[in-house]
Amino acid sequence: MTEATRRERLRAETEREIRQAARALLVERGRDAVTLRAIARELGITAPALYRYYDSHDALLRQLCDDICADMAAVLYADLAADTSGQVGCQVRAVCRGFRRWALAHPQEFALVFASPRDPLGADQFGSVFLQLAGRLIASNLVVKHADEEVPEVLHEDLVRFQQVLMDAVSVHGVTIEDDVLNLGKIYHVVQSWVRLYGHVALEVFGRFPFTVSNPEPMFDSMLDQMLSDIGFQEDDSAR
Amino acid sequence: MTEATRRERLRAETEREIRQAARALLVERGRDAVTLRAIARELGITAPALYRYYDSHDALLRQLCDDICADMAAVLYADLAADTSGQVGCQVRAVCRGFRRWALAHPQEFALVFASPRDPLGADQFGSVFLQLAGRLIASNLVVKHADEEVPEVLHEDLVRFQQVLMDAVSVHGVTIEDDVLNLGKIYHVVQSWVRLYGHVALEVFGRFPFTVSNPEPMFDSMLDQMLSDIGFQEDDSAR
DNA sequence: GAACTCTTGTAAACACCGTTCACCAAAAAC
DNA sequence: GTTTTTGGTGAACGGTGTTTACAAGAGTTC
Repeated sequence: MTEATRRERLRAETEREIRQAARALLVERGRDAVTLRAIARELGITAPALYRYYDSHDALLRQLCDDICADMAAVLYADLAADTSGQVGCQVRAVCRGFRRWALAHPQEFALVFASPRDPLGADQFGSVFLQLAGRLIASNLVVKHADEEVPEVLHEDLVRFQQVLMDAVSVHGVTIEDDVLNLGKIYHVVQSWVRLYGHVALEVFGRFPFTVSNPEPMFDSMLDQMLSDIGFQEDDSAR
Repeated sequence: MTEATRRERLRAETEREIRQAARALLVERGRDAVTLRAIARELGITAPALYRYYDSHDALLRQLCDDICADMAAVLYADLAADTSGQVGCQVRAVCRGFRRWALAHPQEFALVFASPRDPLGADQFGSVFLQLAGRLIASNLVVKHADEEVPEVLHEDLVRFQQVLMDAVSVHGVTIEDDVLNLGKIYHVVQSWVRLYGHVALEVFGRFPFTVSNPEPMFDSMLDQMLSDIGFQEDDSAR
């Protein structure tokens, strides 16, 4: 069955345990606790052995980031699948809420992946689910407003690039989009939505609202309402 | 002139040098380079001596956060003062642009202060300039829309608390606000604006837009336009 | 001025960290 | 059966936060 040799299986197994230990340390004791020696201790080996698997502590951390992104994407896909309404508005809601819930439940992971002045986002994994959903959202005819003229011309170049990214992301899953549906106005609004979603979630995770929030959930839902309304969803279509 | 004793002056001087060295290390080589031994090395003393000034490495980092907030507030106040238009819309623009400019010029500081899952925002310093401006903005009659009815009732409690924070922040500077001007609708929009401003700036600093942005500045200005328009500013009042 | 206390530094030590190196045993390849 | 590759070890280097015992100077009291 398994085409791999015995050695390859063992290696894969150890690698899995390394990732798992690193993840547990991050979750339970924070970024600074993800230490080569601590990981090795968990596996019952010595620290230098880890260099047979990763070039450096930094490389291991990058791998950890990728794992986190993949896991988060899986969670969000599950949230998306759990929505059986078939309405795009509800799907957007489900994913946005899922993102918030995930971030609040995994603050250390969120901080590591989304709030480090790091490399230029090596995360191929990251946001694939967002891109997927954005693609679907744009493909759906529910979004009626937003012609290209609203968008300042200086942004065209960048938005066209994002347009291509979206097309690629969606086409991977077999869906194709007609060119005229994917206009720059819609794309611009997708970006704006990402700004608001990310801003709200990050502020909540980091506790950087200028006052203590005792009812965070309805505040998020309220933001979501307005966001969806700005994108162009009717109220009844995006019913809670 | 100086009422302090010789010893007190020396102590204050050393403390100043410690903060300065810590800041320089953060800026030049990142958070992980802000090390007790590195700071001590810079001052020509040994690491344990720093424990005469701070209880721990963590306490020193907290102090560093406060310093950063104070400096940023000074910069933003200067940006505010540099606007001679007298129009609140232009002042909001000036401060928001100032915040973005500061964050991009000081990514390490921004990450430390605004994107760490830390203590519940001990920053009394932080955002005082934002609160100031928000108070002024609300006090001005330019914002005409936004009655209380738009705001979900579950949020009332929190927003009232923020209302009090705003009142206090503004009253410190001698300005008083009539109660009816400071309605919950306006306050809610201030919070929403903070979400968008923070979200955009953080995404830019951390490079987490889903595509490479070649013209970041007009994209920010565009967001700012829409934000101000949503708050209720007329275009001509907030002319660029 | 002498004796005393308080302040601010030191040096040594402990336990931890990332990383490198020489070495070694077992597995795989030949 | 010999050789090579792989995945581990232990020792070491220089780095870290922190504690402790100790010393020297400044300020205070008599």
